[in-house]
Amino acid sequence: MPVPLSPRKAPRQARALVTHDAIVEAAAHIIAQGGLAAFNTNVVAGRAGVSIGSLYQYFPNKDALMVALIHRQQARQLEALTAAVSRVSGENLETVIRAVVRAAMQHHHDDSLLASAIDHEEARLPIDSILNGYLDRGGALVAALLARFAREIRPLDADHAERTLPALVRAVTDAWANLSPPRLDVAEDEAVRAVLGYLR
Amino acid sequence: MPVPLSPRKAPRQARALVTHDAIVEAAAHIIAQGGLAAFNTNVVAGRAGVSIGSLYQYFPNKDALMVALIHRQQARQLEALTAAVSRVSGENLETVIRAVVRAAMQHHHDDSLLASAIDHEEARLPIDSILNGYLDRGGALVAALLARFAREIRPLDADHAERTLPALVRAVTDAWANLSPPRLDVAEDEAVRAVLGYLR
Amino acid sequence: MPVPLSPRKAPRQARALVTHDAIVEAAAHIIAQGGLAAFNTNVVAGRAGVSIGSLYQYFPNKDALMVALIHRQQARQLEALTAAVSRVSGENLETVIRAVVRAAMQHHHDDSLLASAIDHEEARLPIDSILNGYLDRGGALVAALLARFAREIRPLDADHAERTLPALVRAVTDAWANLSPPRLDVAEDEAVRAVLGYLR
Amino acid sequence: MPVPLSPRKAPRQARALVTHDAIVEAAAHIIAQGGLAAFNTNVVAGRAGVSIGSLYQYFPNKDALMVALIHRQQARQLEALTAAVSRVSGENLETVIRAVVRAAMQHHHDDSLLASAIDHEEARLPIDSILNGYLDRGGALVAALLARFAREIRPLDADHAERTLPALVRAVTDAWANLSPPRLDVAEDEAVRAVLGYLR
DNA sequence: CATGAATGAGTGTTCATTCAT
DNA sequence: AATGAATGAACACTCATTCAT
Repeated sequence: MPVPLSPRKAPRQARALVTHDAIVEAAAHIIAQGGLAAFNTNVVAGRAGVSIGSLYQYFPNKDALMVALIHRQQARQLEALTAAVSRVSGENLETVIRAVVRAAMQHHHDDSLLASAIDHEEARLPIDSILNGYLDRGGALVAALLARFAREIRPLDADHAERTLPALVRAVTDAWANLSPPRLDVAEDEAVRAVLGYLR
Repeated sequence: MPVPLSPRKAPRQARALVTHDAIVEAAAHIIAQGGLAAFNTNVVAGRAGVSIGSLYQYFPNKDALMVALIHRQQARQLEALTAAVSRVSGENLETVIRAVVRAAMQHHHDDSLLASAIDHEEARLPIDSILNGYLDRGGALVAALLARFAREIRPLDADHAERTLPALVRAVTDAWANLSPPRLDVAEDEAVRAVLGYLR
Repeated sequence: MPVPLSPRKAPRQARALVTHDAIVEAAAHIIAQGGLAAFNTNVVAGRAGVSIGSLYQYFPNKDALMVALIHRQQARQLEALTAAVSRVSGENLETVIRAVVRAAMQHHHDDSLLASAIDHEEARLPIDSILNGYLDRGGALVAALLARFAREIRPLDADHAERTLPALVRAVTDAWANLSPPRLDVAEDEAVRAVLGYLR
Repeated sequence: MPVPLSPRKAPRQARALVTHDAIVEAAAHIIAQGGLAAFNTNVVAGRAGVSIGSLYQYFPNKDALMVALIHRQQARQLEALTAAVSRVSGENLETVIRAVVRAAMQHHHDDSLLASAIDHEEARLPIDSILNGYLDRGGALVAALLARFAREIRPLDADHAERTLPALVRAVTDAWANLSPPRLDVAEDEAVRAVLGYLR
């Protein structure tokens, strides 16, 4: 019998939703501070201000909480991307790319431990369908952009670009944001250069 | 007193070196199969064919074993890169890039769990100086290539390129190798395109 | 960061207090039977009838349990001494001394292993302030007695007597109670003789 | 089958004797520093400058090493006592007592951890006959002294005094030597007072 | 529903002891 | 004899999960 990974209850009431989010938020904070090694349901419950029993009312097990956290991070990323794209709807290619890069960078701010933890758990957990959902929606955004600037870029396979481009942005961001001190300015410039280079 | 992360004994005799490597190899295998969640010193010792006591003769604690594994992966990567570069010394830019990309991809073969685990542990453990050592050596290789093809590429900051380029390759590889089935052919093409785009 | 030695939770509920005491009692029993070599948290938990997890809810580590045991023994000793003194408030010097000696002996009954174990752990653990607290309270009792019989004893430094007298009683008790069979009758006579000799 | 506690070989050759003593000496040092909790055969061998294998050539097990250490301490104490007594052969009672007290104190210098450890192990190990041997020899010394000063002391049971007096000295010494800083001067005065009080 | 005490399988680590060299 | 690498039973301690209140 496979271990259930979906939330135990669809949080319908407002209070339940608040508690649910508080727990996921606490998990994110704990992992951002100490990595997967510090990810402990009792500690998460404590930081969320709920009892360990309540945590298990919302999540049937630890992996399910991890999945909820993955959902949150993916949704946030997608949301930020969407917002960034709509914000620069009339601008030229480079401005748009820069806006998108900036949005993607926001969530890597000082959470490199959280980001790499989620990477690893995404690979470990059987959640391909979930991830593909987010990937498709992100891909659609990218495809729309590619179509819009079709004249300025060289011909390319949209399916490929949809997967390659976000990876590009993410990698460059990681490489430059994890220094001490982080070089977010360089990260942005380098990511923009990489994306434009790939496209043109 | 910080927890010691360096190996307990410099393995001098041949047998000791073999044992040391067998343990690190076993750790790599365990993590590649089950992720960090399956990384367990007793299991590693078992798979390495040594007693748990022997494992602790070579590594003062679990983190030290992880550090040794990080060393191994970094060294292998660097070695593969160096070999690839020297193998294509007379070729043109694209051929060289393709060779380098192929070398970098080799170690992501079917070890995406291992790769992401190491990413995460590199961020968690206090081993900046170790990582910078490998980064510098990889950077030197890149810098040499950049100098060789200076005429074909646009002017760029070598310090930036040294850090951005390996990240590019890695990210694109990750994105395409972690599918099921992996699309290593696409990964190679996309990575080459990204690198050439960045450079030209 | 020094290892914490204080109890993990102040036991508030009645049940918690019972559990706490059961664990300490079990520790005392285990050590009395087999000495420090037999003092093992898993065995203590088993004898206390609680799980090992519960033991660690009450005590952050093994040393903290030892400290609680030291507290218990010191408190018992002090309590017995106080009771003995108040019980013979109107009697003459020798009667009082004999009562005090008898009280002090009670806890060496057949626990010589426990007594010597606690001696050793008191010397090993950084708990001077705790021990001084009990010493001071015991000293106050002795000082009151000395004052009461000031006319019958030779002039002496009360500070010295407070520390020397309990040691005297304890040593003589040890010497005679650890025989097989124990000679508690001789122990009492000898201790009384030593104390009276010291005082007069 | 009871575990053997006697030395594996009677060390006949000079070199073997040196090694034997070095091991016992190392054990004493380790325990004096860290108590029984730090008493570890591998560490002892290291400090003694021999291999762990050699240690087990001289002692069949850890308890046997402990017994050898007990022998050493008892022998030293007896030796010191004998020397002290013969050194003051013509003096008066108080001078003799003071010399004996001083001799007894010497070995408690800053070894309270070692002393209490040995106490505890003497109670745990089945070595009554060994201990009685030392007790008898010490008792004989005391008996001789008592006989010599028979006129100055009140009538007492020599068997009792033989056991009580050393305990007295030891306890008072412990009580005053384990302070920080140790009050060896007070210890001496108090011990002399206690002994003279007991005798007169 | 919420709580948090309790559980106990599991895991990291130690250390007495052995034995091939 | 001497060595020290190797062993593995034993132990301190953790933490996901349950359930009586």
